[in-house]
Amino acid sequence: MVWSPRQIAELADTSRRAVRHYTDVGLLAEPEHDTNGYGRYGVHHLVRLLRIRRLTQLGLTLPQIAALDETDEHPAGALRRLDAELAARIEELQATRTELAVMLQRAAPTDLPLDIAAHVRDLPDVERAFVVVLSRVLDPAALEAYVHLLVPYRDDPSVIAFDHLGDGVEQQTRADVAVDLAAHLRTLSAAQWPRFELLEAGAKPGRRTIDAAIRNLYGPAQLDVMAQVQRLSPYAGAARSMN
Amino acid sequence: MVWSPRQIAELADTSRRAVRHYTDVGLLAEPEHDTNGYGRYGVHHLVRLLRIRRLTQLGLTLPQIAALDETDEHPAGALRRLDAELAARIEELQATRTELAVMLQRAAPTDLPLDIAAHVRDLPDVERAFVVVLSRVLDPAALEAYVHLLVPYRDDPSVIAFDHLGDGVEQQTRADVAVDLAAHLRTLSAAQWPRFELLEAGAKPGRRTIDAAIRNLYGPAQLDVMAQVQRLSPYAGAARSMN
DNA sequence: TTGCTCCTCACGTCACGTGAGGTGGC
DNA sequence: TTGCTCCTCACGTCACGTGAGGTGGC
Repeated sequence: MVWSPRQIAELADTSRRAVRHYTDVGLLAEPEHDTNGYGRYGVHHLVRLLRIRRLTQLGLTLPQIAALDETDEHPAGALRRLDAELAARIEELQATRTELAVMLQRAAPTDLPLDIAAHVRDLPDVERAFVVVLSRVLDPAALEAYVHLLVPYRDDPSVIAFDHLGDGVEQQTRADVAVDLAAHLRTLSAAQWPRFELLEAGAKPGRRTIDAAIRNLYGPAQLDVMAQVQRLSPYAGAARSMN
Repeated sequence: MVWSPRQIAELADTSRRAVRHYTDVGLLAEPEHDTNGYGRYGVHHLVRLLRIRRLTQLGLTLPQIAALDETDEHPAGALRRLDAELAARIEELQATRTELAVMLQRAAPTDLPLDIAAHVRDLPDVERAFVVVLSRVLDPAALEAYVHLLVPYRDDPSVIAFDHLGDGVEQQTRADVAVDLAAHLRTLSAAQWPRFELLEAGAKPGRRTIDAAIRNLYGPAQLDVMAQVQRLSPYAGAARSMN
């Protein structure tokens, strides 16, 4: 008598499998069985099933629902905790939406924090990758200093020359590029000293990571030139972060 | 050279297992391997890993991220769809919170829609269960009519007598209760005729479900009395929904 | 006989978590 | 030798979805 599996599932707006699952895990009592083995559910099953559905839709897990039954009473504490979780979750989603909106608006890349993304739109791939690494090891202040130095830094022929250094390039060419680059860095660091200091300080904890990235990103000739720049320039550390 | 599994995982604020998983499903390139078989990750792995993490945190599934890579370009369309989903999700959560707030305030039961819950606080278990069933088969208007009829209906000694009918009770007693109940229903239906009609109409589609619930909830003596009431009363249908 | 509903396994999903058992370099 | 990190299976999680193969009543 009363309801078949399909019927009770439909009455509760759910699936037969879900009903089965609830009985499997012990949340819902086994139905009575007809002689043919068919399950037959009564009103108390439906009431119980609706309660389970209601609580799962509120976001409780099945074990949580089971726990509620044992402490029984009105589950005010659990609901309050749930509400706090929901509030936090909503905050997260809101933040995500804000981020999405900015990304859509600026057509920003998806591998960098938003505030930096705008500054690196036109960098070569290698440099962009380097900024990505820096974004993981620099503190926000140092990172900001870096991205602000980036534009004036790259606005010099020596940097373009450096970018295009192939490994077959001659010693003399390398030395020339190193000299030019060192001079450029000297000028830049004089003009922007506070930022260089910020960057220098911020790069310290991630030194090893930064150096590893540099060795991975640049070719032998470029690494050679960077070493020469270090010998030429009093701003060696900053220069190593710069490239 | 460059980074071990642990190091790259930490640089991306994630776990070694997650990194492994991404390579397993083909999202992240296999790392190079040292002679000892240890994986070694480079900057391009890190850049890729950070992109994956960013997109998963935005709520994309891994297959979705893989699909993005194939169409490549800036994933504006996907992000817009994502935003719409997030908006919908936030709405749901907000609605849930509102519901939670009301539940907490009223200490409402968790197996009934909110607007009905208040009306059935003091019902006996059997009657409450019956209301739960009705809440699944009546349209909102009929359900409201029902809950409004409930208070005046239950405000009569004949109903209390009906509630306590045991199966051993004598024929004469049954007949007496039936007569009283029928009289009560006549009075009530005269006073509240529009609501009776609404209820009658709304109960039609769920008739079989309602009858099944009644057969399941009430004892033989009670069912017997209900049958007698039906014969006595011109409002038989309404009476069947009433109990 | 065909169609429909029911049954009970049991594997699949999703994004990893979590040991289990073993290896390599200090 | 002890400790630490790494490796590769491979099962576990969560709430069911989805066939697979078979049965019972019209």
